[in-house]
Amino acid sequence: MAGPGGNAPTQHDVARALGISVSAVSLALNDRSGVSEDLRARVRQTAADLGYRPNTSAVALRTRRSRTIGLLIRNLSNPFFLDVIEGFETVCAGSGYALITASSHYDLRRETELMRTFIARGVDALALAPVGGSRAAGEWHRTTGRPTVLLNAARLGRALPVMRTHVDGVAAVEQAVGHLADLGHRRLALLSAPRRRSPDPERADTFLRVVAERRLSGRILETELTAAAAGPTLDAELARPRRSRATAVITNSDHLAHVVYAAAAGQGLRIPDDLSVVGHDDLPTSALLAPPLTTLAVDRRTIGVTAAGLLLDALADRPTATRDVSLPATLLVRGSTAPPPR
Amino acid sequence: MAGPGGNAPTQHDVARALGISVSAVSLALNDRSGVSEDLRARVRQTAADLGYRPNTSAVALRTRRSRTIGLLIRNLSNPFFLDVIEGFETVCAGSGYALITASSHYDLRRETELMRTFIARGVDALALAPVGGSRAAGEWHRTTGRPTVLLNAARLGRALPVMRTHVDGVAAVEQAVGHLADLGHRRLALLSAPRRRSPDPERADTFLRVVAERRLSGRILETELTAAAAGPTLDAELARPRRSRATAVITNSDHLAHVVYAAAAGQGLRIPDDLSVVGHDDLPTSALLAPPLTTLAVDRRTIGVTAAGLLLDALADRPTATRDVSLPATLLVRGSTAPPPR
DNA sequence: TTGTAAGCGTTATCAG
DNA sequence: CTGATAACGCTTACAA
Repeated sequence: MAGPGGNAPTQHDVARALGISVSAVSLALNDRSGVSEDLRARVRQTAADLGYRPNTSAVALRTRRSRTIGLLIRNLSNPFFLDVIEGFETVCAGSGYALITASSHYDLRRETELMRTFIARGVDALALAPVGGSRAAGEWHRTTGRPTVLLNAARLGRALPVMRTHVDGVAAVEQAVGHLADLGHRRLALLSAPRRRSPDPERADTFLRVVAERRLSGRILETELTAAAAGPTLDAELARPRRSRATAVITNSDHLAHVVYAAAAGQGLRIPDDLSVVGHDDLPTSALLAPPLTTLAVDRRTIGVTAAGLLLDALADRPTATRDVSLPATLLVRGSTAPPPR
Repeated sequence: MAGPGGNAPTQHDVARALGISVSAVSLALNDRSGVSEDLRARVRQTAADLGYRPNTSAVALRTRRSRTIGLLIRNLSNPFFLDVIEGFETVCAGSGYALITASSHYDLRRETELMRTFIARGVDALALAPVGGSRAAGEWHRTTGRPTVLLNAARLGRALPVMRTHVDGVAAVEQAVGHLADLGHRRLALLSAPRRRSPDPERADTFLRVVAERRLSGRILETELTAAAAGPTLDAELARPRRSRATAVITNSDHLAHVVYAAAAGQGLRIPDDLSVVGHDDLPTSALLAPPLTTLAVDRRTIGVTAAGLLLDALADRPTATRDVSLPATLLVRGSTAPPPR
């Protein structure tokens, strides 16, 4: 064991302890041919005895592989990502990969900048929950050629072989609108990021399409997806005259649905009597809210697990069945939706 | 710019472009003396033009500093840690440090194992939200001598100069018990991790002390702090005869308070009529629950920001005013507490 | 003020 | 099957 400031044992130490060369140690430890089984075993043993651990920086410098994966999240405040990260990290750790996590705070420039630090750090693969159109993923892929997986984002140009794990947003929005329409709602609103900042414009498109098909009126409330920004936007909508304001709001996350709850309370509107709300994600707290939140449940942890799996497969050159995993969202009808006020 | 698989520009490339030596480039870029201001400027310029970024592995190998900080969390499922991480990461990123995040899943062996991978990765400092008595922190400190900060944990032996950012658990428990006692409760329960796995036995101690001082009856419900494990423990308590079961439950996190809500509902008990609940953390959702959760609010983000600040100060050899930061928890009385049933 | 050279710990090439 | 030896990209004496 190394004392304070003492140096960790190196291959050199292992080699000297056995009276052999460093290269023999390297070969033995990396399961490469060129060393007898007997020697390999002895090397392993003394390496373990000495508490030898390969120096990651040296390995990375030499092999250009850092056994590190970068995870770039657009909003580390949304609990949705917590389980995603947890699943992702567990899978990575299981294969000896470390995770470098960063948050772009919904800022495109920050996203690009952080992606570049990932490149400088020699990260082997990138998992990106992008802010907008995944520009950073494009640059990453062009300059590194390394595996990429997009989390809950629109598909990148077909040209780029970027993988993807996402929730089926079309089906989700269809379910949400269908449910509200069936309840009798005629004026719906979708809370959404400004188009160019939206990771998934497909949802807004679907909303407008379905609303048109059903001859409903639907408005998209564009806002930065932070509680601070969404609050005023919602206040403005809810303060409109009774006969023209939306009777139901669909959000793309339970996280934001909470803001709707707060805004409604602020305006003296009761949920679901005066306003119906449909969330998305089914956070653990959503069933405990007053009223319990009607939402589209998704398996958050599986998103992370799947994304990590795709990346690890690519890193190991394992053939993957699919490069684009779509996960379902299932509607859970609870107490936040009801027929509209008359 | 480098093409796919193309190599990123190195100091060598910068030097060649200017017709100077590599060491001049290194000196110039690192703001060290030994190079004229004029040359320094030109080096900076061409480095920027070429898009040069230092190779982190090479720097780390040479300097034994990776500009990486390891964050080891005991439970990545608790949203409490999300804001802590967010604050921590923001501060680190601002100083050019990357964050390696891992979760020990409340497993002591896993915690130690992950800490060792941090050592192998040459992490410069460790932030640890430990499982139990911070054994991993001790080993880390002994073998690396590098800065350590404990998040929400009991103090380590005074001998070890380990820093700490924590919520004042004594005051928190005192407030919780005091509030319930004032409401008239006589039989309290504290939901807590098994003593040896508890990061903060001080809370249980305080609970027992205050309960004794006030001549109340108090029981500690020991359970692994996962929803799956806590559920049955709570069920057992709540299923006890009416006259002996606790009329109020204190938890050390809102995350677990949610489990209490679910358990109470499962037993047909109403909150707060049949059972009072006090949480801890004031998660964003806690005010929206049914009923709104009485809890001890803490500034989660500040915990992360402060911890990162302590570490960065230590890494930069800046003198720090204090090495042990205690943050207050303030009681927010909401709807989950009321006088006990008669 | 600048360049040369050694070396961080590892892997990989090439002789023996 | 094994052992020197040369990189990887960078920092840092030391020499010019």
